[in-house]
Amino acid sequence: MAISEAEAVVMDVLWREAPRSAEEILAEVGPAQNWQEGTVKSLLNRLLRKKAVHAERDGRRYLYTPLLKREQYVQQESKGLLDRLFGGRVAPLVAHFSEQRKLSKKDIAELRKLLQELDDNEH
Amino acid sequence: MAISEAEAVVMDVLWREAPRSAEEILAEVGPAQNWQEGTVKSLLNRLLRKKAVHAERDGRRYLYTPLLKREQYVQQESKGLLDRLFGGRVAPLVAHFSEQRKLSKKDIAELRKLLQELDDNEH
DNA sequence: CGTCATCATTTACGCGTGTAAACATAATAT
DNA sequence: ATATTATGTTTACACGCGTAAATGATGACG
Repeated sequence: MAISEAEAVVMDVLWREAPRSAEEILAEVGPAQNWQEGTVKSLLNRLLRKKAVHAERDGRRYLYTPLLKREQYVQQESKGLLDRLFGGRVAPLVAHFSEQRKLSKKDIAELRKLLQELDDNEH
Repeated sequence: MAISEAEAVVMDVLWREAPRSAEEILAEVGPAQNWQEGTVKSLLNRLLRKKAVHAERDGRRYLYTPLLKREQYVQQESKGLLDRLFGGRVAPLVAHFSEQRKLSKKDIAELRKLLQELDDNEH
């Protein structure tokens, strides 16, 4: 089963650094999200059930480690969107952002570099 | 409130051509989705409640027209993903697909053209 | 030891979703 | 006018999600 948006927030914390205790996760995410303890614990348990994290005992508490890799998650999410909205093709997506004027200078420079590299590798 | 995935399938039909009756929508989407009449009707009603479509009477039935534009929807969805996963920047997203080897020849050609155009417009 | 504090686990509850059956209504055919 | 058909509207129900309170377990402290 797919991991939900709130769950992804928790995963994000673990992707930045792991293993972490529930308390640490709460400290990092609670203020911004306005969550309290129970909420984080529930999310962690659902992530456990979904096998997205692993828990190992550390004295009285648990330390959580991600099992699902960020790269996998990003992959699923972005492929989903790409398929649903852009017929699975990347160029139309970029064109969309271009029309929306969402391409920064930096984006453009990086894209150019990226294409250059693709060129180079293509002996 | 946001429109759900199933609802988006119905919108897609209407975006391709509108106005359409519930029956026509069912005909187009039922087989692929394995939906039956009630399902489509419910989705249409929820879309009405969300003001995403408009219904106008046509004899005994209604004809539905999208109010929410496809462009708006695409915008919301893709901005959401971009912000959540790529810090709001387009280049990392493309880089991601590049690493996944999801860039087709055609994509690359089109991207190149796109960048070229951006260049040209930049007197 | 028994009590308190600290964690984790279970249970709860309202809400949206996916899916559809049941019901209402109006037009049509007999 | 009535029975039938075509449509739309209401209601239903299980499930996941966001959020958290209640409960349970375990180690620390007096």
